[in-house]
Amino acid sequence: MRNTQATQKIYDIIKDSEIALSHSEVQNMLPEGFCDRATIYRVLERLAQKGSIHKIVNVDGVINYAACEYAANTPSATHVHFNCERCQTVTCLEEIKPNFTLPKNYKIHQSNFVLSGICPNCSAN
Amino acid sequence: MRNTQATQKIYDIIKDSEIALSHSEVQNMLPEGFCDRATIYRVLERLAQKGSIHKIVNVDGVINYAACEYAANTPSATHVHFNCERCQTVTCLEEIKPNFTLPKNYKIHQSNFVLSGICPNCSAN
DNA sequence: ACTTTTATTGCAACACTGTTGCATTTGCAA
DNA sequence: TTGCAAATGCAACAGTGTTGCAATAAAAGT
Repeated sequence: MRNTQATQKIYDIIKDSEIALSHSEVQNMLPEGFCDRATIYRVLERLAQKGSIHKIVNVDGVINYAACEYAANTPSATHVHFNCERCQTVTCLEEIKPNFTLPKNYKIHQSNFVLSGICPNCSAN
Repeated sequence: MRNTQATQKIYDIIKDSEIALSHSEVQNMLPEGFCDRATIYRVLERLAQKGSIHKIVNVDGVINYAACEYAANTPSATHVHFNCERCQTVTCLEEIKPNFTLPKNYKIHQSNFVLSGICPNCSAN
């Protein structure tokens, strides 16, 4: 993978973000006209493919990207994300590792575990 | 909620299906020109609201609907769905109830737990 | 330092998904 | 049977994600 302006900047934005970001959120955080919409889609796809970032699908079906320390979507490192109904942010609950028995005959490649409700920040305000 | 043709038919399709269905799958299973696209969206939303069916978001962000015996997305009855990469079907793994400690200060209203990979059917063929 | 190769990008066009306003129809209760 | 509100059809729309192709730029070779 080549080290282009777009790749660097987009990766930095996701890495430096406390919360998971959707395509459109990334777009809004980039300087106006920095790069094309299609490029952002392609870069996000490439970074996820490579494993630098990973996908989280929230309860509305919106795809978010985050750079958690542990990959969230490999069977061995499954952890949960939280999607706030009020502020819409997606946060990583790295400390919660759900236990479940793997189903027989199913081959697991990915997981996406999401809880939604109200986050501590929104509860307080 | 009124008992209309569209509501009945769409509910029957979902109830009688072994797998969870997306909006477009429901549309394809209805007779040509049976009702408008918008109506299907509205009916699905209404049935989910009422609790007759529930939403499952697969790993690609596609929203599916199913009529599981136990609601899958209330915190108390969380269970897992499986999304096959090959045949794209979404099946309900009612027997798997993951254990996890609820996070402090977060108020949970919904959950969406999805595993993906290859289903037994596709593994065999 | 210059050339070559090929991954990446921009642009434009496109398909698909989901939503909304409004006039019309229909279920259901009075 | 009548009247009201819910539900529908239609059309227009916004947003999302994809694709083909020519232009550009990163990185390796000379």
